Amino acid sequence: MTSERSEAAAHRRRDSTATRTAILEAATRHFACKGYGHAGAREIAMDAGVTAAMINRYFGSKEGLFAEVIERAFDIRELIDGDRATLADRLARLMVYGRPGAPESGRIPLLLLLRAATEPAAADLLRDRLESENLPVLAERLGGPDAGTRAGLIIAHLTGFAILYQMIRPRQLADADREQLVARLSAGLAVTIDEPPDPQPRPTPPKSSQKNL
Amino acid sequence: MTSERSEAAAHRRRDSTATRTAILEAATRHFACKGYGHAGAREIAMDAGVTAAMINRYFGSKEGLFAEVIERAFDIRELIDGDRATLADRLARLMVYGRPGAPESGRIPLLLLLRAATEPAAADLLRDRLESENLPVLAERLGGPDAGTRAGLIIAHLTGFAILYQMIRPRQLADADREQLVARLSAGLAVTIDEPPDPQPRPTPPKSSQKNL
DNA sequence: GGCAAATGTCAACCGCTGTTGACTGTAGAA
DNA sequence: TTCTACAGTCAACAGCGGTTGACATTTGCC
Repeated sequence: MTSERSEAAAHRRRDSTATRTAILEAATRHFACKGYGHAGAREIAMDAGVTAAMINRYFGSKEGLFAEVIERAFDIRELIDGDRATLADRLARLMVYGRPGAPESGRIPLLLLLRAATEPAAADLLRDRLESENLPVLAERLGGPDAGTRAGLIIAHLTGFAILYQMIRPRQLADADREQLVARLSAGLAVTIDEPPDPQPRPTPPKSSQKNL
Repeated sequence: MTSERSEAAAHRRRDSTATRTAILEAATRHFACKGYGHAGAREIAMDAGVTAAMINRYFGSKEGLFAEVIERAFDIRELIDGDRATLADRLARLMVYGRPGAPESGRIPLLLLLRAATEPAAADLLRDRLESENLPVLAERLGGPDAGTRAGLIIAHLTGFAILYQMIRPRQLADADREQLVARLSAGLAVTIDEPPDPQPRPTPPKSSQKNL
């Protein structure tokens, strides 16, 4: 978010792919921080060390750029891999503390999810991505009954937490003990990760036999 | 979202307060559905049966209008009142089925929460509202340790669900059995509503004694 | 070296949208 | 009836922001 032509771009020889990814990365930052509407094409371009016209050259339009940013940003595989028993804790910890290595970028995907939700055009794109990529992957990792539905509920839970904790930041959450947050969030997630709600009297007969992975 | 001057407004005699609330209600719908950026002043005004200039007359600016919409839309008291034992189930049911009486408006507040999160100016307003109104009310209803934090986590959980289930709507959630959704969501909420996560080995010594109601 | 495609800049355009000020018509009091 | 304050319209303004096409510069191939 330097708002001035990045030094890296200054002495970069003409290289279309490098420029493309530079724009892509700048756009990711701007979209995540400011949202689609408030991120100007000129700003993004300048941050990438290029003119705004390049956005249209490489991505057709600002909307096309946004689409590629969304497309590129979602890969939750690395988060999911690992010991399944500690999955809830790892996810919770990631949301509260952010990704260990990359300082801030670990939080970006879910913020983009939020931004995309606001943008009708991107919402469609995002739905496809979730339906055919992220949720199935997570669902497979979860296993058990109704894995797809449970995957959706988990992503929903994480998204909601990200919004309140990272964007709105009311005192009640911002000032809370972080380990306590991890514990509580993790506990909430665990219920959905480990299958529970079946043996429970429901108003409607439970035999709907929907699997929808 | 009629996009043509509402009939109600057509034969409405000159009445400033009626017009004011008409604008307010139209704006609530538009902001919730399309977001702040994509909701045009002319659209909103036409939906209210008035000219765009009226928005500036009554609310100063579009942003002022948005502020009042946010201010007005948040009153969760009625949701919270009632048997505490069934609170989780009632909340979950509300999110899945919408508010019984009003067909669609029951879902609007949380969508507005999302919209407001995207708008930096509104985010401040929203934080204040949450901090000093909604979260304390819910916290008092919850009782027990860390009530404020738990209230925040619950609102976060509900918000996330609203976004995925009402806006993104991936198959895995949209096609799921609704009673199953209620059951699972309710189960996830219940963990936070009924205090659990304290007797649990934590990496950090648990005695932080933060109450933050 | 020279030519052509690729890479990038620049300035202008244009549509959209919030806003404003002058104007019109209606309602109610004198 | 007439006058005034108020409710509302209308047209024009202004500026932001995405987009475009004409122009400059570099790169790489013959």
